[in-house]
Amino acid sequence: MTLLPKEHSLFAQVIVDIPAKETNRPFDYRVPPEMAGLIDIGSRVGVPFGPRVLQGFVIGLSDRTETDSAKLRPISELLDLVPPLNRELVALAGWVSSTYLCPLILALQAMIPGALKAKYERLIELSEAASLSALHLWTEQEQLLLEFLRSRGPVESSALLQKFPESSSILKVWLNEGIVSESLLVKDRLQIKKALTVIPPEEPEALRQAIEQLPRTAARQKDVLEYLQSNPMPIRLADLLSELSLSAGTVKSLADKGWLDIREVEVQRDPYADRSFTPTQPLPLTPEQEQVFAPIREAVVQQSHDVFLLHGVTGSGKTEVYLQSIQACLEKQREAIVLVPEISLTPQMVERFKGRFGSRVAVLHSRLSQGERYDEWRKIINQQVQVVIGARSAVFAPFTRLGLIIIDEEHESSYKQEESPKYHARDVAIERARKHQAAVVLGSATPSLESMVEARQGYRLLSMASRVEGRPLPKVHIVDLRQELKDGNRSMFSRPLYKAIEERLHKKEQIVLLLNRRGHSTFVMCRSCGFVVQCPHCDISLTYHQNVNTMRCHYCGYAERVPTVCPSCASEHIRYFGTGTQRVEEELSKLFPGIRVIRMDVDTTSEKGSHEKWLNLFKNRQADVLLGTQMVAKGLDFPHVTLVGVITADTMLNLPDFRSAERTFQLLTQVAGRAGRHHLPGEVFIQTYTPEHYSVVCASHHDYHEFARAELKVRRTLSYPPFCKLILLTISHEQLAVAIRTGELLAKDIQAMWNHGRDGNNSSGEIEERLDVHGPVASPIPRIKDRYRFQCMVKYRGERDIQTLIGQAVAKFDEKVRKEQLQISVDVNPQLMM
DNA sequence: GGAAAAGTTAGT
DNA sequence: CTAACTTTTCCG
Repeated sequence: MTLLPKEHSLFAQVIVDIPAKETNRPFDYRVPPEMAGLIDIGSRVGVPFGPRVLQGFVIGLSDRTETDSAKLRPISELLDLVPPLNRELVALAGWVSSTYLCPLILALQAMIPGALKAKYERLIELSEAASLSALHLWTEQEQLLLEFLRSRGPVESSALLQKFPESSSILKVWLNEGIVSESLLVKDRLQIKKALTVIPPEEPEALRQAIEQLPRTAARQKDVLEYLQSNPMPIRLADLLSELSLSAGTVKSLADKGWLDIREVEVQRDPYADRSFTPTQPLPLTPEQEQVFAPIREAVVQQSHDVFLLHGVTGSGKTEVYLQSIQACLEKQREAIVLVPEISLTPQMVERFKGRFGSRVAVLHSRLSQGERYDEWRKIINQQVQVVIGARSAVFAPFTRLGLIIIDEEHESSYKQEESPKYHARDVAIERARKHQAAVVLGSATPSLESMVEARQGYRLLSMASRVEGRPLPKVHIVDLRQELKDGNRSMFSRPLYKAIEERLHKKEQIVLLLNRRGHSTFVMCRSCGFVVQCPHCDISLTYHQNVNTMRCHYCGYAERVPTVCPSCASEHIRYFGTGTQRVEEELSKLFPGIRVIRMDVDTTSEKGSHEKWLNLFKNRQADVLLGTQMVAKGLDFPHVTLVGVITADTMLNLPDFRSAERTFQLLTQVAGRAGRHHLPGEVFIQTYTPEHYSVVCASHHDYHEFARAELKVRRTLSYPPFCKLILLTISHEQLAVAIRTGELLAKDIQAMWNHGRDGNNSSGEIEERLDVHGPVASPIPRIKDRYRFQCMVKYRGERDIQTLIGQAVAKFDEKVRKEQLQISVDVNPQLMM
């Protein structure tokens, strides 16, 4: 007997899949020896936790543990051969968790594709005892169930329940009597896609022989064999059938004779498989592009963690700068992430990246199915790609040699996740790049004021002030809708815009119309008394869904039929108000008979691929007008668009949000940028009731700096970001009084803790440190799911780690949270004040 | 998040 | 005194 090497025991610290305060800490587990070589920090495991098995992530490995061995249990399962996360990402999850005050498990889960999220199953199996009780008198139901279990072996309880809807009560009894036993397991939602594949024989000779031996009548079978002779590669059965237009039986009979093989083979879904991308070469840079590209390339080559704010007007050619920066990054054998707002992750954008970098690019966006997204993600973890282009969560792409992160349309609020973890992709990107010594490029025509102020301190500011090939920015006209009304024009088109549309139609040029909706979508209102149908559980109006003719609450799912008479005044003049875009479309057709309009809004783009379809139609000039909401404002580039119209510019100006002016300016500037991007000059009409507002005026002059100056002045006076940091606390409870009361206590606590903690630490007085707690005040949506919502706003100015203090203050209410069903949510640097 | 344990209450 | 119910604890 050989001497065994000295037993090295190994322990893993695991974060389990329960997002609660109580479980927001590592638990130690024994690593079974056979796992020791494979397990690593970032591994996904199944661990026993109390009475069941949970999914968890390994965040630490050690040969020692504080936990006494009586408690220690072994990890039951290692879920992946290659850990889905690495040390860097686990550390980043820690940063996300403490920065945004969320349970660590949520930060970890945000980094993996949905397909790897845990799914728990009970496995039901007939036990030995079952045969002993064969004398039992079973009901018919029970007989069937027994027979099924006997023939199938262990069965997942969910499948069982589907087959025998009544089985749950029977199973409960059987479990108690020991007739069946159950085991728990963790699975993921992975569905490896398989397809029947035809495998030709290894030896070409075999095929030749087969052809000779075929009877003369089997002409179709001969076709198959000859095809395989010239293409001796495995081929999907479905593809082969359509290629040679034959039926499965033909191939099957060949397989039966043993001439070829049909097997289930795993296939990788490639959402872009049926598309070819024209390869492109780097374009020569304009002097201006060259001048911003040089420092970026320098940083990438030197591997220096620089953050660049690239301020370039619409049409100045930022994308080409991105592409060449990535090229430089790839040449250094390092990887690049490109973040794009979901809404502008258009086929056009994807095409440019696929065209330049081909199969070295993975694309991640929400339109992909769970499986497709998983497959794209796997290309990253298997190191098959070096570039990722995707929305917010792509910032967590599991690269190990990151050299560059690009954030396009840096100012977009969609980079902030509204659910926990409420992270901002821009901030995560900068943190991640710091660890990798990678460069960051924040690109925008209208940088967020936060970034602009940072650019004066830490970031490096790069500017591109003119469009490529010296094309002019479009001429922008402001139309005063008040004057239009005075002059008796009650239509939604002002006379100047009407004339401009007429002119383009005549010249066969194209038009983009933006309807900047306020609030959500369609609602039902009574025209006699103004009554709006609201959700009985939430203080919000119900949304009309045309296809099912019902009204639905977007917050709690409550639904009801559309009323035919007003519930309030019994009038029959109750009807739904179209998405806005619908009404604009109707009016357009009335004013310009025969006009071809493409309407893009939530209703028309919900279907997969519809987005692309509409844009292609427009691109091919099969429509005169592209009419839509925000989504027509971003990133589109059509050469024949020479007119952009904004129906009402000020709908978002009056929202209760300190960023409303900034958002208005950004949107107007972006949409104006859609016009005249190529040889034909563009023109823009902005209709507004507040023509003197600086966000409208500055947008019309394409004057970002003047806007920034004016808006920063307001922010400074009112003490809003970027002059302070905000943390929004939302307290909700079934009883209004409890919510307010807790809000008051919480506000007082935070202020008191701050005042107390400040005494010792106030010597470094460079800038005045300041913390104010405002509220509680009713939230903009004062009630959701029968819970009243109040919010407190913490404004902080200074350099200190304020999150810890807030975390401690909120923790004081833990008891009430559990006992009284109170909820407190924390949003660090909120983008929406709701 | 959920089961087990501990604590509380009501019913005889 | 205990069954029924609620609250608290703890999971490695």
